[in-house]
Amino acid sequence: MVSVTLPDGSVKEFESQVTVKEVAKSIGRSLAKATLWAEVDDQPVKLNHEIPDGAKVSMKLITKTRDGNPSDEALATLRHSCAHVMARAVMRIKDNCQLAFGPSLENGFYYDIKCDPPLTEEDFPAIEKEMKRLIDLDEPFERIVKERDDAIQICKDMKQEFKVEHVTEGLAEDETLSFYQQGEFLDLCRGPHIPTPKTIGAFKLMSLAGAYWKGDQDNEQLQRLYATAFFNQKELDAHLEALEEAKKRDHRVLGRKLGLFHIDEMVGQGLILWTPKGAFVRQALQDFISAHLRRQGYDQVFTPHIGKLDLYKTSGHFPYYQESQYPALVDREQLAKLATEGCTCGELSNKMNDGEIEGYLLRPMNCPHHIKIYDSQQRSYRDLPIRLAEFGTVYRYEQSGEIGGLTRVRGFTQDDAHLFVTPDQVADEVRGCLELVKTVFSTMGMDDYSVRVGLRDPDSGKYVGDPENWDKAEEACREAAKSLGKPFTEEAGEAAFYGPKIDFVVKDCIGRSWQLGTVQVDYNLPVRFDLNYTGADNKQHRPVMIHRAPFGSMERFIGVLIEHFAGTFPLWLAPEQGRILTVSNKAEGYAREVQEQMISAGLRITDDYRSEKLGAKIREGRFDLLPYLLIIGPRDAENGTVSIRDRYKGDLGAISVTEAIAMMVKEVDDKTVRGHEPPDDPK
RNA sequence: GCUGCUGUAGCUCAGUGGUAGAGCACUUCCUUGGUAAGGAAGAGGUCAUGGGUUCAAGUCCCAUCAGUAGCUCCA
Repeated sequence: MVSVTLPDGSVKEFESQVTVKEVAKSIGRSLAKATLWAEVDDQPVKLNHEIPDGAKVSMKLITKTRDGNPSDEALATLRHSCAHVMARAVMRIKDNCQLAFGPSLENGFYYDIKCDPPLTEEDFPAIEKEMKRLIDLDEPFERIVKERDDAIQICKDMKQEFKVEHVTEGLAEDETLSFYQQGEFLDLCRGPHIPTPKTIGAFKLMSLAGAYWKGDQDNEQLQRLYATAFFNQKELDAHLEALEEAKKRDHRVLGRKLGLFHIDEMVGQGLILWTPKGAFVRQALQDFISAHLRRQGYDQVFTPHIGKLDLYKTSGHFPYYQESQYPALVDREQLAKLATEGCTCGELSNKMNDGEIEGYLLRPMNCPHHIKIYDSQQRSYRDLPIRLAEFGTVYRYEQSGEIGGLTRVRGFTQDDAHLFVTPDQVADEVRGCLELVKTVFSTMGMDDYSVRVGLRDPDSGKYVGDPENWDKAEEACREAAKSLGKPFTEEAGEAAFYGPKIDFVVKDCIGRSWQLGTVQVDYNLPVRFDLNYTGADNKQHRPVMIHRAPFGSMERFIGVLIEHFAGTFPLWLAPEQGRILTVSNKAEGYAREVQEQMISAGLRITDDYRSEKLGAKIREGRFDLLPYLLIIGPRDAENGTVSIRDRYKGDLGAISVTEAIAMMVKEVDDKTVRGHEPPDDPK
């Protein structure tokens, strides 16, 4: 009799010796088919491995039974094993290698390595060649468990200092530690691994980057070698092709191609110049938000882009966040005086902090200005909630290495608003804010976003505000998040020190996450600015503030939107809704009449009256991602029609001009989203 | 800010220390056509910037600036 324990704890009995495959078969045929390897007592084994009596067995699947794709777990194991192979290959080629961590990722894996001399991309072919050789050798991965003292000694003997540190510090609690050995290569590793590397059907080194040991900027910087691996070449090819496709929808590429925005070296890093087409998209979005603001009882305000240092000292943003602000603008006379005194920058900064020098700050946020509007008159509980909205431009001196495209910039415009509410109104108002965010996302046809509710860390005392109010506000955020009808994560400790928040996060075309919309409850600023309202009891009360921005910022939102639509904006957002293409010059007179008629109807219609062939004009119109190409030739002139070529459906044939206008106007009014993908390019 | 890579025409990119290139786009002319590239000619360059090595630098070295992939950061 042989008994085998399965992962769910159940025990299966067999008459005689059994292999992994037979155990899998006894559970089910599809499982047996999908099983690639198993772990027996934590040791990876092949299908023909004979299972000892009393062993714990867990099947590792190559496929999910349903969709036929490799399971995440199997892929992760494969990739992590490939990371070992890669590290081994590097150590064979290079001397003096220190290994750090080598985990798998969503689309591949990496290994942090310190080599002397450092690796370069020129080493890639040699590393890949060696990896190929190691995979062909097909030496098994073997698990070895050691007592902690032995483990430390082994790492010391191998001169792997990062591993020694990790065992002594990170894994200080573990009494035994596991290693995986493959040939001469031994690596401290929790596992699991595939039985032998032969399973790695295809791999590719992707890139080399810097990374700090244990993710700490103050620690030594290592080299992070990125790579990916799959069960077969076909999957790798598909992955690489998907990467190429993703590049095509990169908003930086499309932004140039479609002429939406420009970033100029001479203007400055992270400062966006909105060209006419991009400005149109932005204005359309602002109009869209403005309409909803009116519906929801907001008041729009305008405030300047700078404010006195004192304003930000009161808000607490200066000098605490000085690093991430543009340096202050110093008062003219004081500057002249300081210059003659030969004041250093450091002294200047100190004097500003101490309040000895007056100056202005490019605002890093809009709240203080809005607060001052609230505070400009006496407020009664009857006035609340007061909702002040502004497309407010702010400036933040982001680290140079962080800046890129529209998603991380130094000057940006928030679709900002601040709500001043009574504590009792917090829940309703938060819900109202979320309703707007939900409307925004659904109008854009974006459902691929995640919601994070940031709550306070129960063990920390860094939070301002009454704990009872915090409980209420957190509950309000939770309830409001539920009302979205979408799964959300609650993240303890992710609240700002001044209040809980709800964030909306989307991924860009290369998988990076960006926070867009946000709703934050704030108990802090009303205190710092000593805001009040008179209650029904004729006493002064403290309002609560809610900061909210459904888009987050116009820049980032449009960046994400460009990628979401791959440049094919829905008609209401398309800067160029239609383009008139003449078949020949003979039709130009009529074409101009039609164009004027359509423009009068509020449509944005450009033209291509060049003496090119129609085919060429259509081709360009397609490349420019036009929603509609309006083709006009002598036949249309005769019949009073326009021949429409639809971005998605192709040639729709000739229809009357009035019909065409009605169709397009309706599509604009309905804000119809017809697709998120550019139509296929015929060869 | 840190590490790597990159910077050549408006765009995409070739360019092996020895005369600055291609395709697309642009301009002009010819062509007047019905659903994905008609033809010809022309114009366009401080090879990011500043130093250095060399008889000679787009090419090699250093610095700066910018872009980019990561890391760190993001009130």
